[in-house]
Amino acid sequence: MPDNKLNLDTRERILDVAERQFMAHGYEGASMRMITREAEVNLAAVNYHFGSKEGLLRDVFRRRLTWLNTERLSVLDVLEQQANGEPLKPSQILEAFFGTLLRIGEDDALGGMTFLRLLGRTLTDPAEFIRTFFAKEYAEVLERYKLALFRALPDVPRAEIVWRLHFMLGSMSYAVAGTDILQVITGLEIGDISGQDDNNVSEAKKLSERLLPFLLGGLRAPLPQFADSTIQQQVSLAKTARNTLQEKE
Amino acid sequence: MPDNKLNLDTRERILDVAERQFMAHGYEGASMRMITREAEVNLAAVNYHFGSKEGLLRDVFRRRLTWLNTERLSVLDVLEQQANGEPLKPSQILEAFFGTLLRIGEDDALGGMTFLRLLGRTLTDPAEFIRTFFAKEYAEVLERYKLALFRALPDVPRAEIVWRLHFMLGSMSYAVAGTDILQVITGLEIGDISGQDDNNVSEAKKLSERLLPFLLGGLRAPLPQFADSTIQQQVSLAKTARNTLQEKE
DNA sequence: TATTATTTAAAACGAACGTTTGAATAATCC
DNA sequence: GGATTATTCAAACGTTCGTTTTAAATAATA
Repeated sequence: MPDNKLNLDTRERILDVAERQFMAHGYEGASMRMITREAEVNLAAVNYHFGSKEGLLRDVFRRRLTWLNTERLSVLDVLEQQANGEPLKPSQILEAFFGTLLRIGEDDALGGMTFLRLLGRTLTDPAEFIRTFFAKEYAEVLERYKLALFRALPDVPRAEIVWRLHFMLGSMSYAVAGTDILQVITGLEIGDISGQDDNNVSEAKKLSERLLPFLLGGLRAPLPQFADSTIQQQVSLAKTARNTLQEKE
Repeated sequence: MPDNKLNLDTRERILDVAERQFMAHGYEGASMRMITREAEVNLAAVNYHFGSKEGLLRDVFRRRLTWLNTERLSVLDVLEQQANGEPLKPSQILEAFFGTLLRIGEDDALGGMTFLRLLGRTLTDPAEFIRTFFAKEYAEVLERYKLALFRALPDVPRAEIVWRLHFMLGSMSYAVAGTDILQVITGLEIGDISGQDDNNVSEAKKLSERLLPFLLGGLRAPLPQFADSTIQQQVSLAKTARNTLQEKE
């Protein structure tokens, strides 16, 4: 049986190629033969090192998510320590949660834009084992940040906060996936996201600069006030827009 | 050769089952044998009526998107006619674009939540023919709404508007896909989205009530002001936490 | 009625899939 | 240095995939 001191070359090479192929073609679309051919290893190497194709995908993510999870937790720890028991500001929480993620895109050692895109695309994969895997991997971090948001917005119903966390995850996931139809249509208008190495860093920066203000604006938007007159309400929101969800800073 | 006046029973039955299976398992995950077995038609019927599996997926979407596209365009036409040459309000534009989509979820005759979920999940599929298909199907409508937003927000750089349209599409797509990890974790906290028929209507309404204010808040959020100090911001935020992203209200 | 369109059944196509096997090779340990 | 374990390799496994080809039967149209 294989131990833990294996040939790192082979393992890492497989993980690198698999990360890229899963990103480019999806989990089902990337075959083990394509992966092992490009990694220049034997076909059986994947089953030997990772047990199965599912195991390979899991390890592709685990390699990056362990860093992301501990980083997100420690950043939140530092913030809460500095706050001395006071609630954090929503902007701080979003910055910690999404900023930490987006920093991956600027550092190829953490996975770079390749991993970010893979993450965004895989988060919407309907396969059961993928969903349960993510649920388990994200559980602790999401719980911590959820509670932080509850404390930061004590006057907002908790269900509403969860909804908006939900929406924010969607914006981030989709933006980072880079499969947007807008990109196909508008082309270079918002920058060529499919660029290579050097571009990725500036690309991640541009994305981060623009995504976080958007998310904060969405999180702090006025709440729906009348539960059943949706259309009228939304139209009139343009005028009465500034009186709810006020952040106390 | 098949004409256009076919046996609607078989065609429609295949489309209904395929819509559901593509939603549940993804394009690659749903096999023609599963689809034809559940639709109780011969295996060869798909190739006879739709030419190929790709053709089937295309027609599954075309059946719904033709309604969506014409509805979105006509709603915008009416709004612009009523505005008498004046720019529309952003809330009107979002209501027309996203509200029209979300109405599908309330009407099973238009596809219901099944189609909405399929749409959300397929929008992030990396397969080439899917992306080019959507690009072509969405091109005209997106161009019209983009221009409407440019007119509604004349002081905002157009590139920023495109970015935010991008983010809004992401929130909507992800929320509607219903594969969110938050749902797996928080469970029933925001309502059981996988409910059946009756639930779908109220589910779609609840989603619409909450998504549109969020999107509007994101669209109208203050713009990023310093273009290049992002990284330092993120790292140092833990310490100097209160001086960035200030919103002027 | 003649003709065309649709549906069924059954079988097979070649290709690709993830996985397994058993022998050969490389690395490690006593 | 010999024994043991870890890794690599070529080859084959059985299954499933989308598609096509037969054929006959039924339905719709001219």
